[in-house]
Amino acid sequence: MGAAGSMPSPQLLEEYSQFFRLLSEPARLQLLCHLKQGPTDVATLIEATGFSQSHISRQLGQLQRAGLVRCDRDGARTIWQAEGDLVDELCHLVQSRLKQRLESQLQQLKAA
Amino acid sequence: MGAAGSMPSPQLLEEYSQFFRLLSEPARLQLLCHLKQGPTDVATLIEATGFSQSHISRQLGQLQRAGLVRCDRDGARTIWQAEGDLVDELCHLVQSRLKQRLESQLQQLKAA
DNA sequence: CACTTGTATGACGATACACGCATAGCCCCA
DNA sequence: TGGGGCTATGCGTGTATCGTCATACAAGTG
Repeated sequence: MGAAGSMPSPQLLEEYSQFFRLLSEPARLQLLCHLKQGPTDVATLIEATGFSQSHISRQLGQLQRAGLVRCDRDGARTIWQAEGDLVDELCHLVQSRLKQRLESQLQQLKAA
Repeated sequence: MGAAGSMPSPQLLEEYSQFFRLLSEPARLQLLCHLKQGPTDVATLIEATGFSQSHISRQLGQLQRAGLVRCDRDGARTIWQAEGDLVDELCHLVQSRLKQRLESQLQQLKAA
C-alpha cells in the first residue's frame, strides 16, 4: 500500500482482493496445507478432506490459475503439489498478528 | 502453515481464512489505504470513496474488530486511522508474487 | 429541552460463491 | 476400438455478504 501520498490504483486493489479471496476459504487453505506435505493425488485429497471430487477439482483449478499449485499427470491420475512459499509467509505474518493480539487482550484482562 | 508433517488445526485455518476474507473486499482495502495516509474523518472517506455512510461504518467496524483500524472521537465526529503495518507487508508480498508471475509469463511469450 | 450533526444498526434486494449431483470429456488398457 | 477409472463442468440450491434506504441512537449547540 506504500507510504503516505501513494494510493494503489483500483486495478491493483482489485488484484489484491482477488488474491486474498482465494485464501478466504478454509477449504482452499486446507487443500494447500495438504499439498504442502508433498505431491498428492485427488483420491487422497478426497479422503483427507471429505469434500466431493467436483468441489476439489474446482478449488484446485482456482489455485492453479493463481499459480499457487501445479499438477503433473501420472497416466490418468493427476498429481498436485503446492508451488512457492507465498502462502506460508502470509500465514506466518497473520499468525504473528493473531498471537500478538491475543497476548495484548490477555494483558488487558490481567490489568483489570 | 509450517513444514511437512504439521497440519494447522481447523480452528486456525478458520481464523486465517476469516482474516484473509477481510482483505478480499476492494472496498475495505480502499478504506485501509486511505487511512494509511493519516487519520481521517468519515465525511472525507465518503467523499473519497463514494460509498454510503452506512456501508463505510460497517466496513470500519469489521476492520476495527480485527484490530486493523482504531478510532478516536473528536466530539461528535469519529477520526479513524490504520493500526499496524501487517496489511502493507501482506500486500507487498502479494505484489512481488504478481510481478514475478507476470514477468514469467512475459518470458514465455518471448520464447515462443 | 429541542435541534442539528454525525454514527451505528435493522431490513431488504441483489449478487456471488460454496457445495453436491449428475454427466460429459479424457486417457489408459485389453 | 470399446470399456472403466479419473477429472472437469453444467446446473440447482442454500447461504453469506455487499451495498442501500430508512431509522434509531449519541453528542454537541441554541
